[in-house]
Amino acid sequence: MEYQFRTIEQKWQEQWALNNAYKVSNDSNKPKFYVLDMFPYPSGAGLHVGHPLGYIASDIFSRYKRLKGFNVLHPMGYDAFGLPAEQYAIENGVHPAVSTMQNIQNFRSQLNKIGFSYDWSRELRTCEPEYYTWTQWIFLQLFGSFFNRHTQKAESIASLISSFELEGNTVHVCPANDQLRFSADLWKSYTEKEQQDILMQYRLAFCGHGEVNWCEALGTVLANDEVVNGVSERGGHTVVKKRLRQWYLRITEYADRLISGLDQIEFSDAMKEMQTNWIGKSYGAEIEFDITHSQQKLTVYTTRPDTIFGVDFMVVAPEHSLIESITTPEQQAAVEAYIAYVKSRSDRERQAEKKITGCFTGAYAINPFNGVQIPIWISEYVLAGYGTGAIMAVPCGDERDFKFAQFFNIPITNIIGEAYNGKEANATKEAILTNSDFLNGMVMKDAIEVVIKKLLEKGIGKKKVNYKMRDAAFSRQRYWGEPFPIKWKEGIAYPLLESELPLLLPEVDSYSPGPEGEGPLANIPAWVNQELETNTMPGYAGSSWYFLRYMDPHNENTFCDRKVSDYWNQVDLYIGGTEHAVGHLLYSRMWTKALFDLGHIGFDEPFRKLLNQGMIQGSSRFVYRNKEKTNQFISVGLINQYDVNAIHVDVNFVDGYELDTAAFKQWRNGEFADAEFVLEEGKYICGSEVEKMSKSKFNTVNPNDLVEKFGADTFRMYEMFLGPVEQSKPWDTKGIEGVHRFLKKLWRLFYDEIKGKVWNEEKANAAELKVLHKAIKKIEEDTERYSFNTAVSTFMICVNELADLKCNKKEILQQVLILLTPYAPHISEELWAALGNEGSVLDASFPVFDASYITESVKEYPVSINGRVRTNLSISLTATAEEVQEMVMANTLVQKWMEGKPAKKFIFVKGKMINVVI
RNA sequence: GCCCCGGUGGUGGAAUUGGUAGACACGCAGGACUUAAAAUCCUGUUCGCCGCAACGCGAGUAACGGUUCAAUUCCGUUCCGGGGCACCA
Repeated sequence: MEYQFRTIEQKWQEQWALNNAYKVSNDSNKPKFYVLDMFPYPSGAGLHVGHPLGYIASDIFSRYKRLKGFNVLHPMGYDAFGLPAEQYAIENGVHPAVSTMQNIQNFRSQLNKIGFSYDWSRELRTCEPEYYTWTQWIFLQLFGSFFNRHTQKAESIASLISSFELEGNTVHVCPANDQLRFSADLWKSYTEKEQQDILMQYRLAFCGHGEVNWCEALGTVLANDEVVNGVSERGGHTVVKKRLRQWYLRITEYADRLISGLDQIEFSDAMKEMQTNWIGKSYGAEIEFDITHSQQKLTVYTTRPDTIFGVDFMVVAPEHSLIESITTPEQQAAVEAYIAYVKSRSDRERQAEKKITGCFTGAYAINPFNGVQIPIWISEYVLAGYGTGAIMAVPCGDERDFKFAQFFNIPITNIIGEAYNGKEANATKEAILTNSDFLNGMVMKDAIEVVIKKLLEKGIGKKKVNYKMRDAAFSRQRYWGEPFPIKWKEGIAYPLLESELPLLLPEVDSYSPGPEGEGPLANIPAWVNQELETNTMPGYAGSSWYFLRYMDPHNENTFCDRKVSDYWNQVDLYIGGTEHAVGHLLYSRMWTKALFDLGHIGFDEPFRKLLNQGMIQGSSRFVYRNKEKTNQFISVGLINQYDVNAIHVDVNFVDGYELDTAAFKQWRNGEFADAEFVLEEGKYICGSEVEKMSKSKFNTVNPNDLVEKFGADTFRMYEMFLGPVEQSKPWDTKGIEGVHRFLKKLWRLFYDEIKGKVWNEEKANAAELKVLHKAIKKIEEDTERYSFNTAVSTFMICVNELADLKCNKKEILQQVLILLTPYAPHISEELWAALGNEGSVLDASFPVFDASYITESVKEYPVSINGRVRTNLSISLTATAEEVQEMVMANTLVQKWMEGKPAKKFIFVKGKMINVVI
């Protein structure tokens, strides 16, 4: 009987589905464990071999935890709203819902072939009303709350209103405008509109006007993390700054908690750092400068108040409000020309060529400590959106300021003595200050506090914390997303009632944008007549809370029952790529914190442990077409002798580097049917390059093909065998045979092709038990530390050893099958049943390691002299340290190596080696 | 430019806390079985030296230096590759 993986795998997949083998109950005495994959966006291209890498890892871990006695939640769903489906709709006229559902079908069938243990009864799709009704509901929670900076928690807007009625906004400073002040009486005197406008400046989800990243090609705004190098992440279209009415999430209020929360969770250092950098917290001071011939003040933000005597000029952003009033008549024309120039430049241009540009305003600020007049410049290197949009420039201590000063011939004051060499700035904090009045002789980092104290005394400055992170743009001018449950009446946003949810996405005739930067919903009279918000939510809305819905997916009364979320609690293991570091992973952390603050869930970090799988790249193959004779193709070793074009060729008919010329001739309906080949050593060898896996590069490998050829179990184990999950690597199908051979070898321990059944019920001997327990220990350790690649190796060693021992004993094999179940579930289930076991191996218990099987009475120890291994000695394991020492010293070989010198030290190294130091 | 991670045979990779580097697999070479092929099995495979062989010797984890009885592992400098951020004052 041979290993017929196709029959076996189909049989068990049907069986599992029939028995609901993966259905998980919310009611169990077992400890819980929640394993989650980042759910996929169902793209039309389907899955390639890179996608399942993380899914396989999470599936192995789920199955392992189940064997270990946990009640494991392991769901799957689809992040189904988003731009690509809508782009496809615009181009092909297919409703996004239709193409999305088709894609989901395709994903589902591909996933099922790999034998995942998902509880499909919990499957969710973010585009379905049963789901997005709760996305809308959570949005209303955010809309109905503000962040209380005193308690550092989200609280209801109602409590804010009571506070306003009692004491105005003295207690709760407006996060959007810290100059805003009003008393209780004033508050009460405001009109409804005025009150609502103020409340809007406090809400966690709010609507406001702001500079947004506008992408004309996509007809929508994008969040900061969706813009890469000045172009859109999806499609690479130009992005410009535009002032529009937009919805935002006030994520900046959570900045501190998003940073401190990182201490409680297991994210990789790289991931924590990315998030920390993105939030970009910095400590410094705001300083107010008087301006000559003006009543106005210039306020700057700096992290280095200690350099106050090194300020040689000031720079304000071109958008700064002060410019108009302080510019002197002589400079008027130059300033206007400069601002026009800056406006003409796109973000893209700014980033591509960082030219030094600027313009003097003619005005001077006055250094409050020594009265020195400091010229005020305008330059695009100062950003309007950060700090106060103005800086004090210290050229001897800041590289950008230094270059600017050099370019415009501004004299440079040295306040750090020899630490400044005149050729480049030195940003040190350790230098001793000179030319700095009352700070002279002080170490810079100590001077920071001293200056801040003086500023406070003079009432012209204060400590200030700044963040790079901005509030997240939360609206899209698109169709295929969640409608906002908001109605506008006379400029006031009113939330829909809970009973009015879901606000269903209406049908549209056209997906093209509405008037004045509004979305397609603005083209629907019935929608506009109801005064409903015409924007929709962005792709990350649905994905910010989906892990909660899996816990209680069919609840019609609430997004997730509190008892249920208390049981499942955090996601214990979350697996996905690093590309969501500053998007999804920050947004979902914020939503979780807000829901926690408002008492809807009992934990404030969603993911306890995050494992980032690496990207599987494509290994592209090229053929080289002779430019002169276009049906002639040159093998890669000979291309120097010809003038050639490289052409991507489908990797699926290249064996390693050797082209299957017959398959190539039939490729693309015989486009190359008349190809001639110039061979080397009788073969056509292709060129190669590692690139991103993509259909256009013909380097994608479809998991279905491999499953068909080798089986799901082989495919699963091979993906793991490739290397550590976290690591990115190019795909290479070459080694898959080795894993397949392993499974066939395992099979032969049970069945012989001729003799049939060979397994027996004999009692296992010590050697066999040792092999087994070695494997139990190693597999458990490897799986626990997510080292799935070494675990696969361990299986191979184990089976090789059992084959060498000719061990066909049920007592041993049965345990091996349990170990193997998470990795290769189908073959394990088949052989488990073949051994005559009742029930499924899925519900077996993970074997318990017993150390007594692997220790022996005598062990070979390498003995080294000064770390150099000289000989091996057999030593009884029961011998004491002194006895071992005596035995070693009594050995004639050892005595010879010692050359009569006395032993200084005697070191036992991890029970592996004995070292004598002389 | 700044920050982080990495560099080990022909290839993917292993070595968990500093303790016999190269597990396991691919590939390659040779052999067995076979009319042949497939499948399977066996042997060899870091480099160099000596040698019929065995035993053995030397070097070796990007490069150089350091700490240690002992370094792929710790420290320093340089080179290369990957990722993130990028006028954030």
